[in-house]
Amino acid sequence: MSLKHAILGFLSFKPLSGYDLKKTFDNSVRHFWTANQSQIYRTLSKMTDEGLLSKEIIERDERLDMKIYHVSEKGRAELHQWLASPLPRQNMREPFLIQVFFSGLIDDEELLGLLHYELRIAEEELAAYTQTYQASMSRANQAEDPRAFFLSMLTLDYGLKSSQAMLDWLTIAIKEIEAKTYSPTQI
Amino acid sequence: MSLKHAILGFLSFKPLSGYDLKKTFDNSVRHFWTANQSQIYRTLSKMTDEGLLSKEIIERDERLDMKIYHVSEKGRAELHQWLASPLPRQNMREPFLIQVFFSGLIDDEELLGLLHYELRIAEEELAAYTQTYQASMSRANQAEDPRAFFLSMLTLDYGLKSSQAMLDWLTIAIKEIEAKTYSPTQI
DNA sequence: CTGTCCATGTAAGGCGTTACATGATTGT
DNA sequence: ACAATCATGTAACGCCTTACATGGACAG
Repeated sequence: MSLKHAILGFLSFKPLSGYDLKKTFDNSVRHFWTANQSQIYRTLSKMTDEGLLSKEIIERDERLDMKIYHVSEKGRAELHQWLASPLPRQNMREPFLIQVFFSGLIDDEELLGLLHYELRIAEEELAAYTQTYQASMSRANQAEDPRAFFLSMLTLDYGLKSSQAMLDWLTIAIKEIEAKTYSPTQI
Repeated sequence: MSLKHAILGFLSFKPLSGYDLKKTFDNSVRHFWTANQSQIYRTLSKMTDEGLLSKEIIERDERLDMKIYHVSEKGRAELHQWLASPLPRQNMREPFLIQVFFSGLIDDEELLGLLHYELRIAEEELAAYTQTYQASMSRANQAEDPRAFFLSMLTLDYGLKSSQAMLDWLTIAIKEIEAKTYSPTQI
């Protein structure tokens, strides 16, 4: 149900076509949500049927009509309600941990290969977050709504912190396995 | 595809029925993977069709047959291959961050309500991980395979570290919003 | 003239959830 | 007597992905 509400969020800033919405997702929330094109078009249709959106059709002779979606009153109410309600706990799914859990069946060399690979990914991710964060910060004074700006920075900060946690975890795991001590961290 | 491989992992330790497999999931990897019953039964059938598993049927007069699944050679090969291969990057989806991102549309009071709620969840989660971790540690000397034990502790440690990262993030977010300074952390 | 962008959609299949259905056994 | 556990499954629905399909505009 979150895609629906993310769409309501973006459209409440500004009415958009499905195509523009897809670009908006990719440009602003890719770090915590992706939506693919066919999913967006289908969801827009469904939301229009549900009365959450209204469709403005722009005819362009010789080309397909363009459809601009606007949030209805019902849509705004729905969004506000959703934004202020706690979400149900979702089951977490970490395929990578399944690999680790069953790595008793592979040898150290293979396992270290995997962990080093993940480490590189985590480092790249962290670097990307850091860069985006700093680039955004440098434009902080141009923000028209400091509170909204702060909130968008918070979502980046979450990304930073979780990449960093992953990185720390991998570093310790690799060290222990390389040392072949296999002694879990004391807490 | 990970469910399939988790099933291969468990069955390679010991042949089990669908029912026992479900309990095994719930008892050992619930913190990073859940599988529901109907999904398990469907997947077992499919895997048997694919030749990854073989089915041993135990007839029990008056009651439904019980089916014990065994990993085939093909299944073992598949599992080993999967365990040593890096997984494709998956799109992360954090519905909670959508709420934060669009919280420009709700007021501080509502937002703080949400964040405090999440904080409580994170604290509970952290406490649960800590407890499980310590309980497992106290049984460390009884582990027959120290390396496999270490790997299972690693998955718990991952949970600990990510709950802790969430908790840290929430704490800072709440503090900033309560102070109404809205100034993102400098990095 | 070739490729990329704009802009729309459909189809098929996998994965996951919830709910429904059955019936014996074991524990309180 | 009643509830929980053992043990199997089916049905229906929702979400997401991949691939397919169409066709004008515009830039190099």
